[in-house]
Amino acid sequence: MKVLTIGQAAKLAALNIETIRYYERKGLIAQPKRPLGGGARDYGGKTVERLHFISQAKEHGFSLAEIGELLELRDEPDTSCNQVRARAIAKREYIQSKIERLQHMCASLDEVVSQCPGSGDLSNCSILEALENRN
Amino acid sequence: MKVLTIGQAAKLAALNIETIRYYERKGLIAQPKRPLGGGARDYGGKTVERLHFISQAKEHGFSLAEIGELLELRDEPDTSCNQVRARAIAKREYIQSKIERLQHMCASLDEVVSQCPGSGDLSNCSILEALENRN
DNA sequence: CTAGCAACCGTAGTATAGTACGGAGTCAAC
DNA sequence: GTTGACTCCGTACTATACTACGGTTGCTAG
Repeated sequence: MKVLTIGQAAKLAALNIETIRYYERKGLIAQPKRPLGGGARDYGGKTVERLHFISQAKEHGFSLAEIGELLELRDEPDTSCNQVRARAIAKREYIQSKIERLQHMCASLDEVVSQCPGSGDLSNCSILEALENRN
Repeated sequence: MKVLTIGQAAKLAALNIETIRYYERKGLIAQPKRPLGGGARDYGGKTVERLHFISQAKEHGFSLAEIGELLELRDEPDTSCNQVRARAIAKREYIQSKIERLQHMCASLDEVVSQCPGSGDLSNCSILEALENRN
C-alpha cells in the first residue's frame, strides 16, 4: 500500500505544500490520517482528486469560499444537479459583468491614448488631462 | 480664505475620510499644513484635484502603486508625454489579457453548463465532472 | 548509528486596498 | 461653559490567497 506524502500530492496536484496545508486550514480538504500512527499523513485516494477539483474550479473563476460551497454540495448526497448549475450560471454572469467593466476601461484607455500626441512635454499630455477631469 | 477640512475634501472627492488618510500614509498625497497652527489641516487647492486624479486612474484600472508612479511622473517637470503614454498602453494590454482570460473562463463555464441536464441528482452532473477531470 | 531529508505544526509575514476604533484635541453654537 | 460635531493620529482589524520560518519529529540510506 503506497502512501502519498504531502510533498508527492503537491507535485501531482501542481500545488505548493504550504498551499495544501492552507486549504486544510480553510476546511476545503480534510487532514488525512496517519497510516502508521506517527509520521507522514496519507494524501492518497480522494485527496489529490479533491485538490484537482479545487484547481480546476479556480481556473473557472471561483473563489476559495465558493469552491468550499461547491465541495459541500458535492459531498452532500441530496444535492440536485440544478443547484450546482445555478452556481455555475451565477458565476458566469459575474465574470461577464467583470469583462464588461474591463472592456469599458480598455475603451477608455484607447480613447485617451489615441488623443495623445506621443511627444513633447506634459503640457500637451491628453492622458493626464483626461485623468484630471471628472468623467 | 476658506479651509477645506478632510471631511469636506472626502465629500468632494467622493472618498471615505479613512481612505484619504490611507493615501497619505501610502505617499500618494502629501499631508496638508495646518493653517491655524493647531486643529484641522487644509485639504484645499491641489489636494482635491489630486484625489480626483487617483479616483479616475483607479477607474482606468491602475493600481495604487501604478498611480503613485503616474503621480511622480506628473510631478516631475522633465517627464515626456511619451512616458505617460507608454504606461497607458502597457495597462491597456494588461487589461486586454485579463479580458481574454475571463472570456476563456466564461466560454468554459458556458460549455459546462450547456452539457448539464439541469435536473436529477449529482450522478449526472456534468459540471462537477468537468471540474474533476484535468483540462 | 548517525547524517540528512521530509513532513509536521503553529505562527507570522506578504500584497492589495482599504475600514474601524478609541482617546485626545479643537471649534462653534447655545 | 458645556454640548456636540468634527478632526487628529496611531494602531488594529478586514478580506483574499498564499508563502515563509523555525523547531521538532520521523524515516531511510550508508
